[in-house]
Amino acid sequence: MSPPLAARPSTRRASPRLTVGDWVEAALDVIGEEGLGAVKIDPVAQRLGATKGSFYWHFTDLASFMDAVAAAWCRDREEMRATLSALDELPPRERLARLIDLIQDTRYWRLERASREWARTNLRVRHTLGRSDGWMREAECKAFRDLGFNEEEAALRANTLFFAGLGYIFAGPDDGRLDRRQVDGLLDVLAG
Amino acid sequence: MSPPLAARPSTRRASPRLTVGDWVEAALDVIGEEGLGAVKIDPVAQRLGATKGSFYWHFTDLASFMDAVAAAWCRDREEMRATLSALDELPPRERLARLIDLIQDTRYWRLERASREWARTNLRVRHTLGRSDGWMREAECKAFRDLGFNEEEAALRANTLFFAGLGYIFAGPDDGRLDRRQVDGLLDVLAG
DNA sequence: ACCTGAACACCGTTCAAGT
DNA sequence: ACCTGAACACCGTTCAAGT
Repeated sequence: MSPPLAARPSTRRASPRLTVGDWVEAALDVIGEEGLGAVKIDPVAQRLGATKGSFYWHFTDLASFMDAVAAAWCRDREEMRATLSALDELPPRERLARLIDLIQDTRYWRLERASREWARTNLRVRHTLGRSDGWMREAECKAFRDLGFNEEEAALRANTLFFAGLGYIFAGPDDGRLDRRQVDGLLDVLAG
Repeated sequence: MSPPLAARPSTRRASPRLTVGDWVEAALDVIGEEGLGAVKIDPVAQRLGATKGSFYWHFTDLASFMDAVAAAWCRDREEMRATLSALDELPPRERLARLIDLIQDTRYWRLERASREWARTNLRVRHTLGRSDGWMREAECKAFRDLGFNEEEAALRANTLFFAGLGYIFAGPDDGRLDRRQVDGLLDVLAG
């Protein structure tokens, strides 16, 4: 419609040259807003004010692009480890409540669900998710040990809590944060 | 390649005329084998030895086809209610173990995961899944009440068990059936 | 080096034409 | 009534041509 002279509307940057990072960031935005299935080349290109040709300069194909997006997601995810160890000094019961709150953050639900779906086809995502799940379970397990349970009892309780959290993300109510009372109730069951 | 005279290879029926049910059944097979994303018109048509034109005689479009498939899935799912009430006479602890076994059936994992994903875009699936989840949670809750817990305590334990089961389906090991000892351990945590 | 724009294959959809 | 086969739009991919 408009002549190529006219400045294209760009959501993210004034600079005419795009970087790999720009494309990756845009894809993560799309995943968070519309889900994994909404990552298509042309729409993402339009978000950045570019064409498909530009995409294929930076990336071999959709799959390798998604690999790069996965790698970026993995880097973000690895930061969770620091968040977990930051809780290490808290008393165990309080620590568990905080771990539950971490999982509960609604902003991450969609990305969390997307990553589980993604892990089934992407080795890198599967691997990072496995590691990150491991830290979370170990943190939960340690909290139960600190509460006085032996290794086996603590592991059983940690696994139950861990999977309950995931189940809640996948099948719980969309607006469903557990309030303080419900979290306490849950912990009474598992730690009582 | 081959002349139209030659009999087309049909996986499911010799009869030349297809019914709505044939298409729906084929779609459910595909979902179970390759996931929700693999349901495409041409591949399903080839499974049935037909062309896309035949599809569009029976169905308005992919969406309404998927609605019909969803309806069929819902009918199957409703049968779970009978299965649940069949367990009603068992002692509560044994009943809980059986409920866990129900969820654990590996054959249903993929369809179960697909249905959760599906529920986010299909009202009918969401509704049936909600009802079916309700029966499962009520059955679990009743078992805990029969074990002597009051209403609130039973609900808390049932929810924990329910979501843990779902979390296990979505994020647990692919070959991961819990053995008798692990199920007992889980029930010790929740019912002990 | 980075990007455009035209071309092609694949899949959902339509439809005129066949039995 | 039920189906085929050709046509078209959409999206992933390629590539020659531009700056």
